[in-house]
Amino acid sequence: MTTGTPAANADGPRLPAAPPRRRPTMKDIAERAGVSPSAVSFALNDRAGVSPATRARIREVAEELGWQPNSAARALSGERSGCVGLVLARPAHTLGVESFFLQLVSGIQETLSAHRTALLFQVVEDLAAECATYRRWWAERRVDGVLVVDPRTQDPRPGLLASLALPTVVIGDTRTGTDAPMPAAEPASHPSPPAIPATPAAPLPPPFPLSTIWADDAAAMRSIIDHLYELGHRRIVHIAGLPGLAHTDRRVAALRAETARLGLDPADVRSVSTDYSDEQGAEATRHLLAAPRPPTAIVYDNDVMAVAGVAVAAGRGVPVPAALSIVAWDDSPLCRVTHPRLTSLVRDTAGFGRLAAQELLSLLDGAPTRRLQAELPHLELRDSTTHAP
Amino acid sequence: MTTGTPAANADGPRLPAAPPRRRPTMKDIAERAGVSPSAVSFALNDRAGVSPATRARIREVAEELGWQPNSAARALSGERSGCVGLVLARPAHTLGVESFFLQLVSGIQETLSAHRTALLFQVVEDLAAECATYRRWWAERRVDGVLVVDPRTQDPRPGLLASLALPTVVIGDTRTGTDAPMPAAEPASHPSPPAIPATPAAPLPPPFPLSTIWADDAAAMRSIIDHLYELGHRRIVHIAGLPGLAHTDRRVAALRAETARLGLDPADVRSVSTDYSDEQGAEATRHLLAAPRPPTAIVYDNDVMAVAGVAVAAGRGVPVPAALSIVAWDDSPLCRVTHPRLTSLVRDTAGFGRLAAQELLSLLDGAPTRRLQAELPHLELRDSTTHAP
DNA sequence: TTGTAAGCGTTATCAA
DNA sequence: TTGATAACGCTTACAA
Repeated sequence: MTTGTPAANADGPRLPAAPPRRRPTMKDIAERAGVSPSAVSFALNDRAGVSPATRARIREVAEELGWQPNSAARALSGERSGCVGLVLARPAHTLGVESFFLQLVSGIQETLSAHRTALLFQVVEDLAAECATYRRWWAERRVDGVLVVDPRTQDPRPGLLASLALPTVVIGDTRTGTDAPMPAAEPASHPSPPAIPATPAAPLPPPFPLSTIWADDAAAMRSIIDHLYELGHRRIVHIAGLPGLAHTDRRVAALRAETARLGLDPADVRSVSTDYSDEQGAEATRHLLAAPRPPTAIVYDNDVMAVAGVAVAAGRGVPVPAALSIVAWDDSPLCRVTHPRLTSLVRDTAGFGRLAAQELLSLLDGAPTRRLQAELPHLELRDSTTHAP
Repeated sequence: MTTGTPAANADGPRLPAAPPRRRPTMKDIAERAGVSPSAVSFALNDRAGVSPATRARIREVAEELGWQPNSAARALSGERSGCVGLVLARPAHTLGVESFFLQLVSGIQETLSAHRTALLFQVVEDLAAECATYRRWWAERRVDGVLVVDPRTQDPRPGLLASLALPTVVIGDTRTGTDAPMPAAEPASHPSPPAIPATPAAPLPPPFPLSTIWADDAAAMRSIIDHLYELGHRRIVHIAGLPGLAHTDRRVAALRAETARLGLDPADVRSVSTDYSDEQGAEATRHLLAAPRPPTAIVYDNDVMAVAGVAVAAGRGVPVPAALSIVAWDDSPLCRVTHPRLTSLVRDTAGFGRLAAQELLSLLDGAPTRRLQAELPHLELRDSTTHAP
C-alpha cells in the first residue's frame, strides 16, 4: 500500500468521483454498444457466437460502465450462485482461542476470492443445526457447494449432502485409518462429551460430488511417539479431543498401534478424551499427575490444552520438561509465549484451506471427485520435551 | 440432541426418505392449492389480500411441499438478498490466537440466523482490498448491508459505504473521544505498523444509513488505571495495539487524561504501539524492563501480548505480580491458564455482536440510524496485579 | 378477495 | 454472426 498524497482516496485512484447510483446492466451495455443483450452475454462470458470486433467493443463499454454481473440474476438463470458455504458446529463457549479456524478460513478465502467466489459462513451449536443449515442453503439455492469440517467417524453429513447433490469437500477424513475395531478413548473424569448419534452412513449411489482432503494423522502421531521413545519415554498419555471426531479416533488408534510396535506396556499408554477446553485439559492433567504411575510425557490434541497442562504441572511443582515432557498438536503463538516454549506439531493450516477450496472449485467445474492428501506436518522441537526422568 | 435409535437419521425424523430432486416453487404451490401465484406470494409473506382460509390452505401446502424461498429470485425482484457482509482486513499472520473475532461472529450469527439472514464473510490482507470487496458486493448486489469492524480514526469506509448507500453498522467507533489533538503513541522498537493512508473523510450528505455501536474505551481505561493507582502504581505503561485504529487512539488518550487527573508524572506514563503480535508484545516488554526506570505495571491491549509479557518477565527473573503488575485488555481462556492468572478486562463480545446484528437488521427495516453504547466491560481481578513494589 | 401480467438481469434457444 | 424471445422464481401493480 502506498501512502500517496493526503487527499488521495484510499482504495485506488480509479474510483469515479461520484459512484453511479444505478448499477449498470447488460442492457445498458447493449444499448450503448448498439448490439443485442445476448451478444453482450456471449461477449462477456467468452462464448462463441460474436465477432472479435464486437466482442472487443462490448468489453470496452462494459469496462467503461463498470459493469459487474448481478449475482442474483446469474443464480436465477441456473448458473452458479458464486457462493460456497462453510458451517462451524461448535457450542459457543468452545469457540475461542484456537487459531486453527481463522487460519483455515484465511487459506480458503485466498483461493476463493481469486476465483470471485464468496464464502457463506455460519456458526451453529450442533450437528443437527448444521444439517438444517445445509438443507436451507440447498432449498434457497444459496450455495454451489460446501466445505465440511470436523468430520466424524459416524457422519450423517456426507449422506445428506450427497442426497442434496451439493458438491462437497470434506476437510479431514471420515475414515479411521484402521480396519480393526476402534479402541475407545477413556472418558475424562468430567465426562461431558456431547452424545453423537450413531448413524450408519446411508448407502449412496456411487457417483456423488464429494472429495476428501486427507491428513495423515497416523504418521503425525508416529513422529511424535518416535521422538518421545527416543528420549526414553515409556509412559505416554494422549489428551485427546472430542471422541467421535474422525481425526481424534485416528490419533487414538495410531497411538495404540505405534506404541505396540515399540513394545510399550499397554497399561502405560492411553488416550483420554476431552472437549478441547482448557478446563478439561487442566483437569485431565491434574488427574494424571496425581496417579500412582504418572506419565513422563503427555501429548495434547491442541495448543490450549497443552498450555493449560504446563500451568497445572507448574502449579504442582512438576518441572517441565525435566519431570514431564509435553507436546502440543498444532502450533500457534501460544506455544511460543509459554515457559518453556512448547514442542509442537506444525501444520500448514492455511495451505490446507487453499487446497480444499481449490478442490471444491474443481468439483464445481465438473472434475471427478478424489481423495487428496494434505502436506505432512512436522514436529517443531522446542523446550518442552527432553529425556525421560 | 437425543440419542435415538441407531438407525434414526441424525438431523431429525421429519426428513423424507428421498429428498425431492426439484425444489418446489410458488407455482407448484399455486397449482396444488388451486390459486394464483400472487395469492401464494401474499399468503407466504404475510401481506393483506388473501382470505384467512386460503392463506391457511396455502401455508399448509407450502409446508407439505417443503417450500423455501429461492433467494436469488427474491434478490432479483428487488427484495433483499438475505445476506449481510463482514470483511476482516488483517494480514494472514496476524490472524490467530485472538478469541475476539470468533466470539463476535458467533454473537452476530445468533441474531442473524434467527432472522434467516446469512453472513458473507471475507478475510483480506488490507484496507484497500476491503474497500474493493464492498464495491464488488455492491455491484453484484450480494449483500443488503455490512458490518464494519476495526474502525480507524481516519477511515475511508464509512464514506465509501455511504456513497454506495449500503446500510452499515460500524462495530466500534471512529471517533477518538476527545477533541484535543491526539497524543501519538511512540512506535515500538520494531516499527512495523502498516502505513495507514491519511484520508480525510469525505463530507457526506447527512442522511446515510450508518449506525455505530460504541464501546466506552475511556471508561474502561479509567477503571484499569484507577485499580492500579489504588494499588500504589505510579509508573504505568500501556502496550497498545495498532495505531490508527480508533479504539487504540481512544485508549491512548484516556490513559493520558486519567493519569494526568491523578497527578502522575507524564514521564512515567506512556503508550507504546505494536501490531498486536506476541513478538512485538514481548519485544516491547523486554525494552521496558531493561530501561532505567521500569514501569511497575503494564496494561496490554490484548491477551496474547499480555501472556507474552508474563513470559518475558519470568525469563528475566522479574516476578509477577510482586515486581510487576500486569493487566490484559480482553479476557480469554489464555488469561486463566497462565501462571499467574491474569487480571483482565472482560467484555461480552458475543453480546456486542448480537447488538450489532440487531441494529443492522433494524436499519434494513428502515429504522433511523443511531449510536448505541455497548455494555460496559468490567475488570476481572485475578493474580497478576498487586501492590506496587 | 382474487387472478393476470409485467419486470428484475441473466442465460439459452431459436430464427434470421 | 446476430437479434428477438423465452425461461428462471419471485414481487407487485393493476384488473377482474
